[in-house]
Formats: sequence, structure tokens, C-alpha cells
Amino acid sequence: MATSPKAIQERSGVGQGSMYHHFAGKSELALAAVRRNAAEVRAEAEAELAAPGTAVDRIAGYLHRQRDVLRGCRVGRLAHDPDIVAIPTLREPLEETFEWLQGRLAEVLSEGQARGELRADLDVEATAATIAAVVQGGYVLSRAANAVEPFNRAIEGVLGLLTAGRRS
Amino acid sequence: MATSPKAIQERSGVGQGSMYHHFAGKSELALAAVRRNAAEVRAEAEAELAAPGTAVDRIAGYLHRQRDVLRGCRVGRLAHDPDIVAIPTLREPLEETFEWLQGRLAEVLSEGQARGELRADLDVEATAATIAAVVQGGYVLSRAANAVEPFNRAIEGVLGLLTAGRRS
DNA sequence: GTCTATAGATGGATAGAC
DNA sequence: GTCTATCCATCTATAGAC
Repeated sequence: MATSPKAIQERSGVGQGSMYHHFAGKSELALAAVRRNAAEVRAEAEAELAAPGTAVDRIAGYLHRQRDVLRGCRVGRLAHDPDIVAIPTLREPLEETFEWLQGRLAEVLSEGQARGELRADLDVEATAATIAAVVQGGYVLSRAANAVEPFNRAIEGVLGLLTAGRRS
Repeated sequence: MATSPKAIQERSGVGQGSMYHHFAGKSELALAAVRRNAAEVRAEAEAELAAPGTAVDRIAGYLHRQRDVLRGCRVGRLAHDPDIVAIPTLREPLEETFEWLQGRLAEVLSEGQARGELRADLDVEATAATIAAVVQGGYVLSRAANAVEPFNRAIEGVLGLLTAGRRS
């Protein structure tokens, strides 16, 4: 499992014996790790999306701030683990994180529309899903290529599409 | 490993003992599985991208034909496996597949530009990376949500951006 | 509360019968 | 060439000293 007691917690300082004083076992430990990752990712995204500037500025800020590209998203990574998605309790934080992100992106896009920064006929919900997907997919392409370029190109591409025919 | 001898091959009919007559071990077995997946994914994508129609039609055909969304892309899934990306021999087929896909998408987009179906100032390389990323990221969002809607929304969104201001 | 064993389960790999 | 049986490494979890 991506959140294995051995890999994640033993290497976090303490021995595996003492770990079982704090957590009942593998699944409880995984839940704590998943929740922590979800909260961190959410906080980092919000910091960019709540910044001042136009809608496109804030979304560009969010897209450009991603780092550790080859390591992948701390939440998205977990979505590939069958042992996590199979257990509703462990999958829920992932679902909540991405739902929140898409909703937040949709809000920013709507504000941009209201200010005339973006096309009025833009489907904000679908576009928000696209932006979230580009980030997650960019990680996948970059891991496959063992290089950051695919991630960066994908980001440029979606920003280009978003601002096409409209300089904001 | 995602391509474990037990999970993938023992359940493919034969016992694990006889398996070692055909493959030297875990890594050789994984290589065969990775190459097979890569070839299949590539062939399926080419079938859609080589179809008749406008550039947007063919890309829409490619995007809409994705299925088994909750299971994920047979190639993209492997990019999350540390045991695969760490071994160059196993990672190469992934890199080649996504490089080929992005190149092929870029060709289709260029054709669309030449025919006046797409904006002349579209960055075809970046847009191709974006489209590939949306597919891979759509899988991630859908697995996290345990539902196909996020994948479909992300697809709709990128198609909307591609055709915005231009009915093709 | 944290440590060092250590038990039990699982997965990868080999041996040898057929 | 495929099967069963078995070894070995790894990982989860527990026991008990300190």
C-alpha cells in the first residue's frame, strides 16, 4: 500500500513497535496519512486561488506553483492505490479534496466571467474539471517521461486555451 | 507491483510454477505486460485519431471512446508504480506511448489549423500535452470520486475550450 | 511510550515429479 | 511444459523488557 506502516511511518522517525500505541493498525494509520495529505494539498491550493488578481492570474498561479512534479500529487497518487479506493473511509478524503478543488476553481472562473475577463459562454463546471484533470494528468505524463516538461507543456496548453481570443 | 506475477499472471490461467519456464522472473514478466499494454493502448488511440472527419471530430472521438474509466488507463496506471518508473527498461514503453500520443495529437491539431478548423495561434504542442493530460487526470479524478462524471466533465471542458469561438 | 525480538501471513522463486 | 510442494524474503502485528 502507498501508505504502508513500514514505508511511511517507520521512516518518520519511530520504530514500528511504538507505532501501534498510537494507531490500531494499518488502516487507521493510512487514514491519518490520507487526511493529512488532503488537508495540506487543499491549504496550498487555497493560498494561490485566494490571491489577488484576475481569475486567470490566480489559476495560473495555482498551476505554476505545483512542484515536486516527479513525485506526483500527494492526494492524486493515492487514487491509484486499489487498497485505498476500495475502502470508502479512505477514499472519501480524496473525493472531498477534488470536489472542493473543482468547486473552488469553478468559483474563480465564475468571478472571471462576471468581470468580463472570460467568455460568457464558458462552461465553468466542465472547465474546472478540466483544469484539475490537467494537473493530475500532467503528473502522470511527467512520471512516465521522467521529466518535468510534459507537466509544464500541459499547463501552458490549458492556460493558452483559457485565454485564447481574450487577453486578460 | 501493479504487474505482480501473482495478481496478473497466475490469474491468467496457469499456475505460478509453470510461469517461470516462460519468464525469468518478476521483471521480465512485467516487461512483457507493460509492452503489451502500451501496444494495445496505442492501437486503440490510433484507430480513433486516424478516422475521417475534422480535427475536432477525431479528437472528440478519441476522448469519448475511453472506457473502463474507474479501472484507469492501462499505461497511465503503471506510471504511478515506483517499481516501474525506477527501472528504465520498464519505464521506456510508458514514455514512448505518451510521446507518440502527444505527437499524434499534435499532428491532428496541425491538420485542423491548416484547414482553418482551429485558431491559427493555437500552440499545438502544448495543447496536445493538455489533451493527453486531461485524459490521464480524468481517470484520477474519477477513481477518487468512484464515479465516471469527473472524467466526462473534464473531457467536455477541454473540448469546449478547443472549439470556443469557433463552431467546427 | 519506545524499544527489541518474534510470530504469522503473504508474495516471489525454485525443485522435482509427472 | 505444467503441476505440487517448499524455501526464502518481506511486511503486518504482537509481546514483553525497559
